[in-house]
Amino acid sequence: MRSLSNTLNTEIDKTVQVSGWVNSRRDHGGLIFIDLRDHTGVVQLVITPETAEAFAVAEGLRDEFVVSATGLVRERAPELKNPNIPTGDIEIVVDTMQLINRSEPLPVNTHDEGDLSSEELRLKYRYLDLRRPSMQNVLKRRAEYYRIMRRYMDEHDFIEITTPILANSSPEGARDFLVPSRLHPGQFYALPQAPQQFKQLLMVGGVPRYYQIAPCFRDEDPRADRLYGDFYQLDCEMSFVDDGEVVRQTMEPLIKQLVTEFANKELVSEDIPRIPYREAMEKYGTDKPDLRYDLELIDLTDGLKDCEFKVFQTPCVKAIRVPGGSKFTRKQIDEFTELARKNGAGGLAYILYENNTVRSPIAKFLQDKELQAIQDKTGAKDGDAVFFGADERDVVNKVLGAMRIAFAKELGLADENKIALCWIIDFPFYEWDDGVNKLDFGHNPFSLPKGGLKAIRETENKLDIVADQYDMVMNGYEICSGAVRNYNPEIMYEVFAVLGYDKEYVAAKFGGMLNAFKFGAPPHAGCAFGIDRMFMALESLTNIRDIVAFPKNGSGVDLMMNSPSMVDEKQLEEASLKIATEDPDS
RNA sequence: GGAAUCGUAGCUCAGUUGGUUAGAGCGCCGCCCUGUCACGGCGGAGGUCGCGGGUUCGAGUCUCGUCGGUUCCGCCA
Repeated sequence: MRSLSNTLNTEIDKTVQVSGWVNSRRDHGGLIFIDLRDHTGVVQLVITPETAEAFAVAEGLRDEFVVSATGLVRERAPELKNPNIPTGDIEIVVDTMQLINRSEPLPVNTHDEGDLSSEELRLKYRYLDLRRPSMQNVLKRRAEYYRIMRRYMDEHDFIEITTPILANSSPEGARDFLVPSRLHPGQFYALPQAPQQFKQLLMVGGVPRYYQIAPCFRDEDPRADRLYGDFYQLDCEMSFVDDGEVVRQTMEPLIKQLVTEFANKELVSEDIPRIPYREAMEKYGTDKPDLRYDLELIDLTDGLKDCEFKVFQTPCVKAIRVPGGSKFTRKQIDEFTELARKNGAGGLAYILYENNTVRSPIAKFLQDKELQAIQDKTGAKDGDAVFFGADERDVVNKVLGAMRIAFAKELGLADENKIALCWIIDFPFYEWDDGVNKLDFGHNPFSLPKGGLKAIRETENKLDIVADQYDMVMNGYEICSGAVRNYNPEIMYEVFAVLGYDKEYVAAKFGGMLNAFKFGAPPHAGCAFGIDRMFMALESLTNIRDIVAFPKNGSGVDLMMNSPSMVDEKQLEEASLKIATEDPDS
């Protein structure tokens, strides 16, 4: 079937057949206009009473009816041209028209114009929501995005290999989706959270470079930038690589190409900075900084160490200078304060520099030399504002990290047409888990600690051990995570031993992989890009469900298909499962 | 699991300090209209104000609970 795109403009005075959906109907009594829509666009059909049969059909049409029509493509008179649509110079004078299918009145808005229906309804009737031109565009753009990635990976000698969907439960990380085994009652497969172990085994299997647009499954609560259930990664791995820099430099050109050519956006910096994790936390309060703007965290701890103001008598005092911030209203500052509290601060001290005076609820508690130190260190000028965080160091970083984003949003500093990339490197191998009050893996147990066995054994404070592990950040979104992998069983046992796990535990959990490492495993490194999230960032969207054809909602429910759902007793029996009946007393 | 916020017509929303018969735009139904393009005009139908309890002479409005949506925290190797 021919499309309704502007190629029709070249077929003036020809008879064409077109099909599509009724986008709108304008009935003038003796003359009817139909805007016919397909995936490529809209064209105006004109129906007059002279073609009586077609006219009768057109009179009965309503929004979203499916019709087919034949007619002459006619150039519109100059005053009748519509410059707002690509086919606005022409129209089709209908000769015959068939109603192919009717539509009930719609439960959702299928037009980009006007207010969108609630997301709940959009997801329940996703097949209608997908008819919107912007959603059609997303689907097409995504296919193009995939093509660019595949072409790049192919050209760089990566081999596309699919790995199993029915895999094994992994003890670390996110919650698994379990699949009962019929042939092995009481046993379960798990859907892979990532093809991590498989791709490492491919390296042992002699594959030099692997990639896959890999489905990943995690049973964790979703967010605006995190899908529930399944999502996709551009997953890759390279053998005989023992330096993360090689992986980073291999993948960077692809991401730059996606930014400049695919998304048609400006890179803030051609050189992609490498920022050690510690530095990122100190300067930006987060390991995924949005570098489209500065607003760095400035450490004032030393300058205020003798300060008698009680609020500043904390292990750490830092500040953010907000250029032009003195014009913040009382209400805005109250909202910032509320946000600071939500992130764990007691309050939000500030100084406004206005007309060469200092306006601040805390100025009276500070000595002149302290005010001077603040101004010197922050570089605050007239018209600026300085906001403070004072607490334990990690609390200050977290609070001011959140404030930094809020200030940028308020001032419109995050330019939609720009993309800022960076690599965060040198993640701590271990971190302290406050929840259970013990040491745990910072990211994952598969990366190689820098310094190897010696570092693991001899570093006094295990928190000082770093891994050759790296994340790529795009406009404040973590879009990639990778590492140089541990391919040495001895080191693997040792990194678990630090956490108190014995060899038997490690062997039971990672037996398949550890076994493989005994047989000449090459060094290898790789990474995985969260391509849903990256696509969202490239397209300047903020809801990740908007870029997926059939996403689940915030409760993990597919409103359209009604999953999850109950299954037959027979299916449960075959899977050797029993549903626990609720205790009526509880 | 926690917090914030929302839930009124098919859709998007308004609804004042609690007060007569709960409104608008779009959509739907009927009539009129030969140059509109989100056509226009006239008329009409359509509501258990998410659900349940409470306060009150009186609740869409206040209150408690509950269910559902969204966002954030926890969580996401």
